Amino acid sequence: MQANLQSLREKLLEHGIQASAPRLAIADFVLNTRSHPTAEEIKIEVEKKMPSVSLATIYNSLHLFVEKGLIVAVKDPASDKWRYDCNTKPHFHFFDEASGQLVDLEPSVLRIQPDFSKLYADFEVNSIEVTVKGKLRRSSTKNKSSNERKSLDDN
Amino acid sequence: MQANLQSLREKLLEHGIQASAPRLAIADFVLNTRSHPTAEEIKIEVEKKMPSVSLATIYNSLHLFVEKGLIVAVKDPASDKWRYDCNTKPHFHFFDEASGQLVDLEPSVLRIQPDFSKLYADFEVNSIEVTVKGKLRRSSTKNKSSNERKSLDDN
DNA sequence: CTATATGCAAAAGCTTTGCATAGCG
DNA sequence: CGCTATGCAAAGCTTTTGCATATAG
Repeated sequence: MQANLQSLREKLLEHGIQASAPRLAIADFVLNTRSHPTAEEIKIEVEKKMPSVSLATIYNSLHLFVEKGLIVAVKDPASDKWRYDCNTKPHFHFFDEASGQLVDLEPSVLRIQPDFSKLYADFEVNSIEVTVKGKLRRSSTKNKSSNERKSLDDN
Repeated sequence: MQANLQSLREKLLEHGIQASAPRLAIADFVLNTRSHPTAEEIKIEVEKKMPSVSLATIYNSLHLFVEKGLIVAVKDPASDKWRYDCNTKPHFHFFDEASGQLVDLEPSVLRIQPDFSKLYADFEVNSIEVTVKGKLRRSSTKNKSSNERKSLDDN
């Protein structure tokens, strides 16, 4: 990703995040995977190019990224660890009970129709989080690629 | 709840749970509140009548109750602690971002319509978890009582 | 009497914090 | 030069585990 270092730096700046070597390395990985990595997984990846990186810095950076809206934090229902999702558009999650894998679902797979009179009378709604649990069908083509590196023009 | 100790014992037995003093005390509290207590909160309550109870026993019992389908475990989105819900019927949750309170939502407040061709092609769905986040409206009558003791005939 | 549950204390695992140092603007 | 980020190690917190003792059927 050497070639896009500059655009990555710009992306951080656009989000009000001061660039630095660890942050660039972390962002480069997190923004380009759909695998919803944990902090530990991110550290392992970042260490390959920056062996001195510390977990504290990973967490620091991730918290900052989340706060600035660059990524989203998701709790893994199985391991109870936080996972980080570069998909900041509204979407749902599918949790595969067999593999523990977390997969993004496009909003179009579910239509949610609030009964406004019931829900909005009592609540001011900011967001609706949906996690579908079950098993991935092995035949699925969509999921075979779910862990591969995202191409940049996906954004 | 002294008067209903016997029915509580029966309820445990019906679920294949051997009764004991700590388990009865824990069940008596958890099954009769809508407050989604944490293990620690349950301990505090149970200690009032059984000062010797240990956290390990609380967790043991709660795990057993969940396994036997007597209650349901829910992750608190804010504190990251497990909370225990005596409502085993399908329902959603509302998370109040102001107070951190978790409230049950009747299934009727939201209609979920899966796009079967999209969702079921790739996934075998076992459950759909929904958490609505936002703020409780102070005017709500429904929620004023959400923490009060459940009357037994609610079941 | 035998199996199961309890309590205590220690361990585990993820995440956070404090602080001195390094690095960026 | 001054401010912010980093790295290290230690601390924090919830939950789990091991084991000896107590309790239930």
